[in-house]
Amino acid sequence: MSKQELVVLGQDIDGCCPGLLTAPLDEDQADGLAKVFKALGDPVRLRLLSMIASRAGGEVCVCDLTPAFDLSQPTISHHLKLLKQAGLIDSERRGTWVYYRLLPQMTDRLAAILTRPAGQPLPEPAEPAEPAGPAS
Amino acid sequence: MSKQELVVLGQDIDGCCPGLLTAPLDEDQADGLAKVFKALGDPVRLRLLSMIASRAGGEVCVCDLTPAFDLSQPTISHHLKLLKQAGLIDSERRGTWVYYRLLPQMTDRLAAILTRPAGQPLPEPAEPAEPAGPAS
DNA sequence: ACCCTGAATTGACGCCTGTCGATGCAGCCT
DNA sequence: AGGCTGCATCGACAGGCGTCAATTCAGGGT
Repeated sequence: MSKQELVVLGQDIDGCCPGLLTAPLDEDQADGLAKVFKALGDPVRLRLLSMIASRAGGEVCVCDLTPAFDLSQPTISHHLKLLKQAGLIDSERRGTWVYYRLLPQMTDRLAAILTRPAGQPLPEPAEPAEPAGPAS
Repeated sequence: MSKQELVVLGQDIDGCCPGLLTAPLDEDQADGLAKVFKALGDPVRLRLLSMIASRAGGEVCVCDLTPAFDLSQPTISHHLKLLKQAGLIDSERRGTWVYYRLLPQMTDRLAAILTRPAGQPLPEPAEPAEPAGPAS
């Protein structure tokens, strides 16, 4: 596990944080979360992640990923590195080949963070009476 | 509503896509999704979103958001614009003030996309017998 | 030993993006 | 009308990021 990817969660994402939608994040939480979302904020990395995650057997050889893109091998390697640093995937070398697999803890956590707790009623104040000024 | 933010979903995120983790994304799906995740890939925007989402009443005046950061008012406005273009929030002007509120459809969708379907068993092939070569 | 293949690292380049000050626009007030 | 406040837009700048070719590293063959 190398703890390389833990750097990214390290702070608080791990220990706490029942949701982005229930309470304002403090700066540290936002920082850690932003790194993970940033890793997901690229179409190539999303496709890589989905290819890895959806693979039966749970593992994909880099040599199977690279030819699926119109990009150089170093570029793919770079994207995989970012996904790994974000804690989304892990890698293992077996002989000549390197295999990547999903770390579902991270996607699970993200899904939980984005899920609003049961009855967030989506209030709809209709017309809040008065533009007497914004909330205090 | 302007359809400005719909541009970002427009393609497929809307109509389909049971999950990033079950099947490889095609380029268009990855493109649309990446835009949303990219919007979440900044600590300031994450904090803005969480402040908006967690606000009782569902709405926050920009004038309440700006002083919470050590950033200029145009910068906050810019971040709010990006969140809006990503379809994560919407805005409404009432008198002098502009109020932002969460669009829960988008966060719901993201949460669903990141949720792996029930029994993704996390296979663990132990030792796949042979480095006879990667998957075909 | 040598070479060959697969993958990661390095260095360089151009674009995208976060930030700011200055300006513009919309809607209250006298 | 005029001025004032809240927010958005514009232009500019620095730093970050995606990409590549070239190189290096790791392992397995002859």
